[in-house]
Amino acid sequence: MQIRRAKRQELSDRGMDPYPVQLPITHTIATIREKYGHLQADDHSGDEVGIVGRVIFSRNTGKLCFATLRAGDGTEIQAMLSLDKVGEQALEGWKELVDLGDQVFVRGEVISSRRGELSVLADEWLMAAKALRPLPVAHKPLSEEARVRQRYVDLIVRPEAARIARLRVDVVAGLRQELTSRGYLEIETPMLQTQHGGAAARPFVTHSNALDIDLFLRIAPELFLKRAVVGGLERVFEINRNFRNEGVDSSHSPEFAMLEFYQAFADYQEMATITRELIQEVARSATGSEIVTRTDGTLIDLSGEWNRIDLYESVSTALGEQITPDTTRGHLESLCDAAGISVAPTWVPGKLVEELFEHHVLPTLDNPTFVMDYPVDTSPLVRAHRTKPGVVEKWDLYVGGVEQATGYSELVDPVIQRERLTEQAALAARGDDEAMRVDEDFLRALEHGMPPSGGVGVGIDRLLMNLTGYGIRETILFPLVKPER
RNA sequence: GGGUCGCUAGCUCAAUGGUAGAGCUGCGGACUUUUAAUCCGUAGGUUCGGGGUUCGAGCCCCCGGCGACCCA
Repeated sequence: MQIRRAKRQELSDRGMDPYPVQLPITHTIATIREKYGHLQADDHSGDEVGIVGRVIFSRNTGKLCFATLRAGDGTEIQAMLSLDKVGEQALEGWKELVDLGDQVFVRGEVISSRRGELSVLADEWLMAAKALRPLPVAHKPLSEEARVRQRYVDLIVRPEAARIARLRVDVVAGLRQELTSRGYLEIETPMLQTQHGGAAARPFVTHSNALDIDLFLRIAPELFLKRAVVGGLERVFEINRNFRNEGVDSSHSPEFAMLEFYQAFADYQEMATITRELIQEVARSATGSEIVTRTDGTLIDLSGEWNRIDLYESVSTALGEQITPDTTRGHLESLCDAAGISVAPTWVPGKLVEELFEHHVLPTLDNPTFVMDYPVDTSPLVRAHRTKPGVVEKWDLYVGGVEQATGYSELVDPVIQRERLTEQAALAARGDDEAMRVDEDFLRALEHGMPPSGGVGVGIDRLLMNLTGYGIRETILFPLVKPER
């Protein structure tokens, strides 16, 4: 660092700005690769260009120096500096003052070297941005912690990191385009809420000085998107961050991106079909195929129709006995004990059925599967099933062993919704800090008449995980990490 | 929340309880066709922090920090 600081000063002393405000750039590296890729070994194009790139490798051989320059998009080109082209002073300056990690400008002719490497043979070089810190060795992988803490370094030395960042952009853009083309409006709803709702989760709490009230970072946008549907915005979606004050592991981040979309006059079956089409479309547009190869070599086949199985039936089959919404909590608890599932006293019977599902059925699902018809006591925002008693019209979509999306026929009856939220508030009063609260303004909106609607939530980070096979911290550019020291 | 493993030079990693090391990076030198260039030379350390055991601790014990994985 001290040596590089001195080099920075030396550049200034020689009249070369280490951080010039403008450079006579004429081409991107990608453009040159495209335009001159046909050059044969030792060909000279006769065309002069000005390029910038970060020095990734440097090979100085006395009177002829080579450097590999990499642009932000990951494309690379070789720069060559020869004594007879740039002169003794410029060549000495290059050797003395340019380090790995520096961004440099090179003006010169596009050629192919004797070994056939596409190169810019410099007539002149300038510093574009002097790096004071050394780049980690480019041929050894950074530790996972270093990659996450210093993503800017990770992005420079590991093209795969940049690829994932770009894939995320493509996935989000694909979802947006597909929904927009289906007539959905993208709206923005509050992140700071006076009441949290729409999911079972512990919220982050903050405080408004101006209003002197506590505010919650949203755990879900659901209740506001539904208000929009009440108001006649019949197809709406939002892609943005939710915040949950809960555990952090390889599939959970305290802030995570979520797509929620609602459609009036659709039910959960129709929403399942739309969700499948959305994910298939995004897989095609972002990765080129509906059969995704993950980094560990395993395949996820997203093509065709996806299975729809019944939650209670699948659990019953796995256990070899009939489990229904009427099965007693005591019996469910003994089944959980037998499976080694530890049960919290606050858990309702439906929660125990879901646990049994995750333990006995989930590991057997490999291809994308919609699990249909959930217990009513864990789903306070979903309407009762039209024919099956004790369950609601809700599905969870499992892909690659993780919950990828959830969809409802929304509960729009304001009277029943009030009853359900009142039950939730009672649970909260008994110490369940994930239970929902009674949101009077939301109920007032429902009382104005919400059309029968379907709604879906899709985890963006999880979608990226399923399309790449990476953990959540690789799919989020700057995940939350504990401060150093 | 529980368990396991890890933390040593800028980076990636070694080191029976007995003088802290290698490769790459860096620095100095040679080299006009190199691809992680090569060759010669050289520098580089609060072994995550604190405490304990010991003649002696990177290593053993305790507490704490940070991370990874598994389980709930």
